[in-house]
Amino acid sequence: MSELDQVRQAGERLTRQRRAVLQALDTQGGHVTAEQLCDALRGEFPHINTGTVYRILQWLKGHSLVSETDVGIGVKVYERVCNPRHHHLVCLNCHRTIDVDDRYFHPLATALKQDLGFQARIEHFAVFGYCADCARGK
Amino acid sequence: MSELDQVRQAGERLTRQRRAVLQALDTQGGHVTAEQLCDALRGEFPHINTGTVYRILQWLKGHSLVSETDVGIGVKVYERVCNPRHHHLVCLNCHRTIDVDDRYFHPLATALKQDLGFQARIEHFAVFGYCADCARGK
DNA sequence: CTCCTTATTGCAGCAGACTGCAATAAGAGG
DNA sequence: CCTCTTATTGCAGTCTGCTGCAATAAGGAG
Ligand SMILES: [Mn+2]
Ligand SMILES: [Mn+2]
Ligand SMILES: [Zn+2]
Ligand SMILES: [Zn+2]
Repeated sequence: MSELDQVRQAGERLTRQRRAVLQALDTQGGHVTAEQLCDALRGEFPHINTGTVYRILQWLKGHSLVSETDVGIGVKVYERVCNPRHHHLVCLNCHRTIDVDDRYFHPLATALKQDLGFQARIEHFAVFGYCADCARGK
Repeated sequence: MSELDQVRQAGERLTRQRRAVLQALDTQGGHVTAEQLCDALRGEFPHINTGTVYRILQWLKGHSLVSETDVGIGVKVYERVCNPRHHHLVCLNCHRTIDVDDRYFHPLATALKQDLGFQARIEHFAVFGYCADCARGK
């Protein structure tokens, strides 16, 4: 929890709810929805609601501790940001979600930084398209 | 409108509403919201509603005629897909939106295709991060 | 041109994500 | 340990985007 201690400098507070959301994300692993997190936290916080969970997720995202991604399932998914980073390829035909290494995205970030001075935060991308199997048929 | 004639093969219909949405996107140019499109079409279709507009936009997106992008303003923006393609860098600090050429993204698509056989549809990306001015201060 | 099939629209309703406000509690200071 | 400030929560309400269903109209056949 050392990453979290830094935030207290700016007057931000490390509440039980925030700790619990992060812990739930670690426990569940992978892609989790706000609704799922809310349900998981109901044991400890019977009165918690999605509004609070979404606010906490935005806050965690702002601190690069959590990523928020549209992987094409109609609901945003959240995942703990941890090294090594990974991204996803989503097939528009068979709806498969394929993991892809960060090394494919790193050159992009480097180029944007070198040429334009833009510090890209590419934490957890989803690239849509057609997977090898489906591209063949099309 | 020759791109549109192709769709009729599959039994899909080229309605006045669909034509009007495409035309409105061409007329307005740049990033447009579904609400703005709906308002623009009210002159010709007094009873049109956002449900229909969103459905048409999904259909156009499916045919790669329109892109749908989250550029961080809380509402999705739609834009006519036309060559040469472009993308955007969005600053998380000053909220500026910078245009960026497709050549930065083309190597990514090529690598995904060559290594993984994945045919990426990178039509109109938004990359979040910190612009040159804001990255300096941080 | 008219008829027929069925894809699409209009409408109403719903789910996901966000926000204002009063009540609560983190945590700094004494 | 107690007090005080104010950031955060819980709650209710709002907005964006999507969906089911009956009515409408595109466009192929005759
Ligand atoms: Mn992931
Ligand atoms: Mn654009
Ligand atoms: Zn596929
Ligand atoms: Zn900036």
